[in-house]
Amino acid sequence: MEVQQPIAACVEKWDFNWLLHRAAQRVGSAFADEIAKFGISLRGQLVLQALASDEEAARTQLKLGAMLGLDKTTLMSELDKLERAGLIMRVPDPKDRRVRTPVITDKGRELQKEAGDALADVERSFRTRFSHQEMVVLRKALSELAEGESPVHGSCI
Amino acid sequence: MEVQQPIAACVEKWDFNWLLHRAAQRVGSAFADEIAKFGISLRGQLVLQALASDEEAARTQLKLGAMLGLDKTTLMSELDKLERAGLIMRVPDPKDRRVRTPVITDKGRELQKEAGDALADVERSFRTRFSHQEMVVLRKALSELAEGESPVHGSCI
DNA sequence: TTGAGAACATCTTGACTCGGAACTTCTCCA
DNA sequence: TGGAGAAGTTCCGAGTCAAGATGTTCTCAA
Repeated sequence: MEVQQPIAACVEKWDFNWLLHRAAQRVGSAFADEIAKFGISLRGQLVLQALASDEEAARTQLKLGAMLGLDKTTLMSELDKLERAGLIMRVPDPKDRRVRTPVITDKGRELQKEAGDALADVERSFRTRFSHQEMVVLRKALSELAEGESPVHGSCI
Repeated sequence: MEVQQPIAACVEKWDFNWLLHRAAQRVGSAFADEIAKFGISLRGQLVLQALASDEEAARTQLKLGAMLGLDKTTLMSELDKLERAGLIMRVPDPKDRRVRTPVITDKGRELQKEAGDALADVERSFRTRFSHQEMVVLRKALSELAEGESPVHGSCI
């Protein structure tokens, strides 16, 4: 698989979109390998992280999906898995009986914390390739690109 | 769908991987909308672009897939579509009868050029959000992340 | 109060994905 | 020469995805 050599050579003529996707694929692959050790998927970790950190913003499954960039049906099947694993619960909202709020359990919170630490290590290993200044620019640029109110198809992870 | 507001606020605590994927999703969505006007997919355009620009590197389907970050079977179905549309041909290699080299047709080259110009406009519209200096850092960082010889699962687009 | 329409979660369904197996052809060494 | 293993392409099947439909509940205005 040493076919990747030409990339650097002709990177200028390849479109920005591909570059972004390819980088995401590569980084995602490293993260996925790490998170697999904890028995959950990257997407599961993402959901747990959102539920652990920011419970107010995720009052409904629909809002949670929009926030994370996940399709509603994809999110549902992920919540099914997490619920089956005892990492989250869906609690009925007493105020609105349509809503079943996803809530992280203690077990889920614990797993999320461990997995999060492991992922932070992976992230750090990527960081070492860049200067602090470069990381600042990169992060700012990515978050700017990630924002936007236009609806998007599919799931981001 | 104005749920995206919180992103900027709590972006610091979200992991780099998600940010990258979300940015790719957003940018990809804009590119996909544009390319759809030409009746092909983003992935189709990617393949055409590779075949148009760098035919030497793409002598076999396997190499082409590895170069672009596409799964071999995914690439095959994409090549089927492009071939059906008359945009590429698979020509048997006289030297190696296992190989059927994908080659872009004149029609394909023409479409690729038009679509490429349209996508360049989209890319330019993204560029305006950043300074030249920022773009340089961003592009360099992304191409560094995109490189690597470790095998990766799935398809990048 | 009641009816229309929106919001939410879930289900259905058809399409797509992709790892692995199968098949053909090539290479290289004994 | 011939046989083992690698390379290239295609096929297969289990799994995944997501658009739209469904059914329930809520909101708001008449």
